[in-house]
Amino acid sequence: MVRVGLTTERLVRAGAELADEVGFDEVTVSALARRFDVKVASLYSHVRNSQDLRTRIALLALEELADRASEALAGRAGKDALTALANVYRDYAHEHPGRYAAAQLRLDPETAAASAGVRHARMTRAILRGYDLAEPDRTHAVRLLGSVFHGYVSLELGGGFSHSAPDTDETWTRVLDALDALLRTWPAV
Amino acid sequence: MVRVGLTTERLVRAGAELADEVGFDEVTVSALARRFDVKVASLYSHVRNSQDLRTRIALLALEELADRASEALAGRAGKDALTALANVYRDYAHEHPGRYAAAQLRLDPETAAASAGVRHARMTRAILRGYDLAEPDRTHAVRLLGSVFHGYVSLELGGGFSHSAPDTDETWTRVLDALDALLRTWPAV
DNA sequence: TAATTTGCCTAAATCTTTTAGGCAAATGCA
DNA sequence: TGCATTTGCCTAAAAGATTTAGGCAAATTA
Repeated sequence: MVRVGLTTERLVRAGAELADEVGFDEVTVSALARRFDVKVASLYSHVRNSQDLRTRIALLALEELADRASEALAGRAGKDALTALANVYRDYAHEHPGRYAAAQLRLDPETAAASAGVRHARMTRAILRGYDLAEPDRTHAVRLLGSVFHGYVSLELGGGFSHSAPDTDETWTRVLDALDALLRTWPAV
Repeated sequence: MVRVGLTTERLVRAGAELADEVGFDEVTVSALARRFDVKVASLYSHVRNSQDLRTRIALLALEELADRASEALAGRAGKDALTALANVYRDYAHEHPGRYAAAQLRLDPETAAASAGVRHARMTRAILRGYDLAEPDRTHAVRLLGSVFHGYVSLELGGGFSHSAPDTDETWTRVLDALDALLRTWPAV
């Protein structure tokens, strides 16, 4: 009996790759077992169940995204920082569509609170230090940025913008210009 | 043998209700059969397979959304129209989370082209007639609006904005204010 | 009323998820 | 080095989901 060397870590990593290849919805315990050429039941020593596997992939994606983001933000401020963060999300989604979909998985509150999700929130807030916004407008702006980043990327990935000129890169640039302008002149109540 | 009176129409409608109750991901041919107290195989006369069922639910949701939107837009222009359309999406998502999730299903190009999705695109474009935007900025703006609407609603629904003041209704209002201001003063290249 | 169509059935194959229990390889300790 | 323990992967098996094939009875039409 040859041991393949399964660990939770390796399974989750392979699951993330599988997600990028065939889509997050197609990530199943069986498919993962096939990939390791191992019986399905063997995975259940490392992963509680199917849902657990998916959650772990989501957490991995959130970590990776947060790592990229914090690196991209180092030394940048203002529009420079805004663009950098936005591109981290978009690039990651293009490179790793399955992982990106995983990152959207609804987590239960405790799990979410312990996840890298909180780092994301902090980083978006940090960007706004370059603009002159007091609470509660700062929070409104955080939510707007999150919505645009997530919304744009997921529509683009879902093909919502396809089959029409101008190309999406150009729109993306102009959208970031517009957001920057908006944040600089945020309308008073 | 008592006939329940299954039709594709009824199945899809019931599937949509099921989605709202238990989530779109949990919509399965088996669950639907249980709901009609009928054997699973009986559904396969009306629906090609599981994927077909899900696609049909998505198309239904897109139709319903487009109908609501076109009704809401009648007689409105400018910010009034912007707010009305935005609220149609948000309200629908809150009332019918499962259907809304279904509307996000990735459709193959031909299906998408034949769906109510094109009405949505037209309506968003129509709103921008109230603002002074020439192409390609109008397209950029259409995409921005789509991103914000979809992004905001899906983050809100996914709990991304929970556990923090100010409440999401207030943010929503302010985000729409901000978008209106942005469209009125869209930055030149 | 007879012929046809339609609606739901049983049966059966295949696949996924999950639990329980077991043997052998790797590891820790004397 | 030898033995005990832990760990990794196994077989077996149950339960649910998906899908196809073929059949009978009810509803519809002629």
